[in-house]
Amino acid sequence: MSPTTNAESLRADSARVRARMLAAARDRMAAGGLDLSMNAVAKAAGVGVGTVYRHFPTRQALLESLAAQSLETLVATAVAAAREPDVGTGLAALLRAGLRIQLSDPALAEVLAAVDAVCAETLDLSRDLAAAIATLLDRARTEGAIRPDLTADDLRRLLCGLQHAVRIGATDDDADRYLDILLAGLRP
Amino acid sequence: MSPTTNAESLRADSARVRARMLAAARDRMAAGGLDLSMNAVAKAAGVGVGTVYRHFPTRQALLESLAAQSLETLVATAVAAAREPDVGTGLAALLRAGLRIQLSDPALAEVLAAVDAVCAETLDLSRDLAAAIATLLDRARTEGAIRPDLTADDLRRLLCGLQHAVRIGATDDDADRYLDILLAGLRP
DNA sequence: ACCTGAACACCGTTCAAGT
DNA sequence: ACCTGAACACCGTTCAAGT
Repeated sequence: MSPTTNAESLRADSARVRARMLAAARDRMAAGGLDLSMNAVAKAAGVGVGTVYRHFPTRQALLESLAAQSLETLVATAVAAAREPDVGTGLAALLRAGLRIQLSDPALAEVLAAVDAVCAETLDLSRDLAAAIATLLDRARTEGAIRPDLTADDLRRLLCGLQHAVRIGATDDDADRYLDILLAGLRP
Repeated sequence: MSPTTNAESLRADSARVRARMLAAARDRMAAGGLDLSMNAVAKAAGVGVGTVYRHFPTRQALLESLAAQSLETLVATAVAAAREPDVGTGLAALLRAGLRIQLSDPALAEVLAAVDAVCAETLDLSRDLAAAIATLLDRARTEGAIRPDLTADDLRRLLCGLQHAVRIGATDDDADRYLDILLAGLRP
């Protein structure tokens, strides 16, 4: 056995353990809610607590890792929306996607609302998201489709607020109407 | 000592203890945030944990007791808003007050967002609030000042969402703009 | 009657000890 | 190198024991 092989098998095993922990965390999240417990994740993944902490130094780090995939999808959607020929269509698509993805992934809702990320990957993705939104808003502003004072951070916060309004007990139909209300409110 | 005097002094003492616990809870809330701990409240009030539970059977009950005063104020504001000669002015006043009071009292924000109350008093006040909002919305609908499909529950949820959007890191100026955006979005 | 606080089963987090 | 799990200081909640 060369040391390389050994290291690689270690790495492969580590990756497998990491995946198992994330899966367990996702299960707990889907079942219970936002009360993600490190100890419970460890038990569910058949792993010591220390191993969870080795991969995710804090609860926030675990949350960000859970949300990474959704955040990536949201960034891609925002980039596509910014390229949409019709700005209004792009804006509507972005808001709708931003709401839907937050509702389907509570971890993303929390990460999107957090002031400061703890993982480098999350920071990068957040920057990309902000840039895409800013591009879309610039275009919309130029065409007079939105209030001139709207920033990318404003839109992010309003999107988080919309999510909260829906999660609090709204139906899917309600969610569509709230989306409509926000879109109407953004017009100049 | 007549038994009446004895019972009354017990009741008076109980009320004093209750007030001390609420004050301690309010302090903790103002300082730390939303992480209201029953044990910490007991210690800060110089009282056994059991005494806290005797007065507030659950954390939610304590939260509602904390929010009761703010909720009363909000109800009064809503009633006054419903009587405002100009519906638009009334609606704007209600939203502004609803946002401000939630920001100043995190307990109220949580109670307003909760699906079901646990204290009878909270239930009554919530019903009063819903009734006042419904009255205002009926008038606004008749005058064609708002979307016809808007319910009192919609407005409550949107108000909670607005609070969330602001708490997430917005400035006071941002809050005013978000308020404006919501008001604009509510128009038909 | 009312209050106390030890006790229970949890939580996030750390770290000596094992492989 | 990596993992384990007992240990620490907490949490919400209960309830026998005291006054």
